Amino acid sequence: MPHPSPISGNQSVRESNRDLEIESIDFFVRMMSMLGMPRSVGEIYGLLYFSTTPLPMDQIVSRLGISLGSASQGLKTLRSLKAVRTSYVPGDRRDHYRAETEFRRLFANFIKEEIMPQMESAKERIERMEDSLSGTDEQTDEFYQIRIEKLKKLTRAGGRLLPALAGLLKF
Amino acid sequence: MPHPSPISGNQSVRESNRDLEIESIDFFVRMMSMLGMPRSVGEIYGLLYFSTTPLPMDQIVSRLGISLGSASQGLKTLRSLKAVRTSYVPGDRRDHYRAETEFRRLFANFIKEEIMPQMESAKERIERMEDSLSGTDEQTDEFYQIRIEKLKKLTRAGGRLLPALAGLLKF
DNA sequence: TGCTAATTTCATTTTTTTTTGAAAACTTTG
DNA sequence: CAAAGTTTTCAAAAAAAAATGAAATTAGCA
Repeated sequence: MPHPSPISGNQSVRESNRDLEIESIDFFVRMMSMLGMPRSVGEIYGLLYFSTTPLPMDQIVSRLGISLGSASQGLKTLRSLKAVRTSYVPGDRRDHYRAETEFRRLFANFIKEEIMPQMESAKERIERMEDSLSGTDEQTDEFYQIRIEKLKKLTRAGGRLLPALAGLLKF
Repeated sequence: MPHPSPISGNQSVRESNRDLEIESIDFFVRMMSMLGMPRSVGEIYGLLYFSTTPLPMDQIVSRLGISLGSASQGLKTLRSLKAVRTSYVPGDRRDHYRAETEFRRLFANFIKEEIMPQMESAKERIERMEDSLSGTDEQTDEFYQIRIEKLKKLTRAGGRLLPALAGLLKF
């Protein structure tokens, strides 16, 4: 028996608490979906978060009952967010995954990778708005100019506040 | 001609700037979709944001080329977020909509209505985690306890920081 | 009050997103 | 360097989300 079957009596007491695991998966599935991440990503992170040992992909697959493809994809996403890291296990050629549990770091990364690029393209779009101001009618142009100014302030505030946010998190 | 046709030559100069409108719609479709809102909601808000006059639903429908159902649904969502308000137009029995352009207020509302409830249920789920701690093995229980503590800190920080965030926005 | 315009609702259709599963591509090691 | 184990990729299937359109409801007005 090379890799023992997952949810079996004795083991669930020794190296995992099934109830906790289920609550955790539930918790992170919701959290992640708030951030626009697919279910499988939340499931994987939730499983790893309360795992006392790093888990190889096939364990993730069997414990969660998801496909290899999903697991591979999900782990790829989590790696890109630095939400999981691989750890070496001697005498085993599979990658083993553990959850990054410092949320401060996770958020910093999420903001940098997912939000900031959007902010950038938002700025470009605002520039294009200014270019397309016809400039014929003063009355309405002023109206548009005010609206555009608000958008600028919004993106400026976002660009400064969001990166600062992760730093504020004291945990 | 009760309600003049939308995108027609002269009008587009007098009471709307088509290019600007299109950029605006594009802008808000992306913004809103970051916040998990459907396309139609972004489109409607984007249209109203640069409209010099409040628009009735059927104008929104014809200008955006979306269905009545979508428009109704989208406006309902925007109303619930206080992102649009209806304004009375004498001699016209249709509701007319204008965009709320104070983003500070919009965010405050979004956080209160969409995020905070999730925070609440997150707290409940964490409580359930504590309950399900088996309590047999000290070693692992401590591990779990630490993880649970991190989650608590996360939700506490979120609960305090997010509402404060809207206040910080100076625009 | 009855008529009509305006809006909402909701079953159905369409579109988009996510998952699956199996083939391809690596990788280690005997 | 081949054979077995591991991971990735990606076309197809399934599931989820959003849009449509028409019937039902509501609201204003004559």
